[in-house]
Amino acid sequence: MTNLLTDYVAKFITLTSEESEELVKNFNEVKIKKKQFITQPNFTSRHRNFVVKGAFRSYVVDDKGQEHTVQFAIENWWISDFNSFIYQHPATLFIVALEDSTLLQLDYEKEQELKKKSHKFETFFRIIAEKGLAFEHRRIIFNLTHSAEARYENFLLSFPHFVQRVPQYALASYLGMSVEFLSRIRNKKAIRKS
Amino acid sequence: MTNLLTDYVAKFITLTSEESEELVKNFNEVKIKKKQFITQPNFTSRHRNFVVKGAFRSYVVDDKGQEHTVQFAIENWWISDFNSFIYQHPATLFIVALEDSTLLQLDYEKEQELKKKSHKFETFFRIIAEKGLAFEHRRIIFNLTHSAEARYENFLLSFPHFVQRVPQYALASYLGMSVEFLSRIRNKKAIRKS
DNA sequence: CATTTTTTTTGACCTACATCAATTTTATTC
DNA sequence: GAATAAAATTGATGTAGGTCAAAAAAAATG
Repeated sequence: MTNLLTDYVAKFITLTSEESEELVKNFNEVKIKKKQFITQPNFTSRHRNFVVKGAFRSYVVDDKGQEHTVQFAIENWWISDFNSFIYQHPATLFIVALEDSTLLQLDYEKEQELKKKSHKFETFFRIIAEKGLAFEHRRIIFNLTHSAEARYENFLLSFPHFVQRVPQYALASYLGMSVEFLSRIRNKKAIRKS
Repeated sequence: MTNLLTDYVAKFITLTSEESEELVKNFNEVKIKKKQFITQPNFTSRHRNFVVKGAFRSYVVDDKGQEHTVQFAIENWWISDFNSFIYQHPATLFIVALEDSTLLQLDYEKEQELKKKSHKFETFFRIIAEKGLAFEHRRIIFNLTHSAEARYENFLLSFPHFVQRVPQYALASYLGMSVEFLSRIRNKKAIRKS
């Protein structure tokens, strides 16, 4: 199960097999059942989560009780309440498993040690933070500049592997629209095609 | 002018005065006149920009010719087309000076060298990327969960120093609403107070 | 596999915010 | 500091997308 992680890490930094093992041994494998929560508001997020199997969804609940999806994650993606994790303060997000899943969890303190000990590991975490930031920038820009329908189309093209695995109500709120409206968009497309 | 930068860096990492000088000497000071562009679509962003004086705004222009503000920056903030900078591919954003300004620019290649040479410098860039990512996460979550009026109120509270220095049309598009609607929100508030 | 629960769809109606156009106010420039 | 340009305001009107409620479809569960 840790092969997936070593392959992932190898995309960004070059490690000897000893270094690779040193990194990976700090992660704990945990199995999470569908519908199980791994993060909840008011509890501090103690680890960074790498998905080796399954799917997750993070979301906020607003004042009116509405859920808004913040992120999805499947194999090879990270998921956390990032603000809670890096500042080690209480979370505001829920993170729930959409399927029976397996995570590799890296403890906050262990991560700090890894970064302190090794320049390479520091580089790794720098790169994934930068890539994450670039990703969120693209997301913000796209959301500012496109209609609900265009955002959905773009999601289909950009994340085809996610579409089959996430419920529509979760996708709708990720894209910033109501479930009903997303349903209408999909239906309109279906009619157009026939 | 580089004092502002050394003070800024000192908030995140502890450097000897030699290290500090070594870092800072890689930045070039440049003066930018109001309305001057430092980034434009199709040109690759070659440096990271630290604002020591003045104010900037980055924005996209959509298919309909509408401008959407992506970011503001005043003293002690960074500004760039981050996707263009880190991947060294053509920019999609405009970045323009809102006032006569002074920047400290760090060249892409010099940044790579700095990070390679020094574990501490690597740590610095990792921290600012993480903080940036955490910031954008909060922004996405807030935007997903709040009305136009609440987003404006929140901006007033969170960035009081920006409000006086950025034009309203730019703020409106940053907050994802029309100029007219922002004007109405402000006006409604003024009436309420009297 | 029948029952219950969850998710998606559909229709009727509604509203937050956009658009357009004209006017006023505020900056900029010579 | 008068002239011009840029930004902000105001009113009238339009619409993308929301809300509510009920039905249909799909998935979960014993």
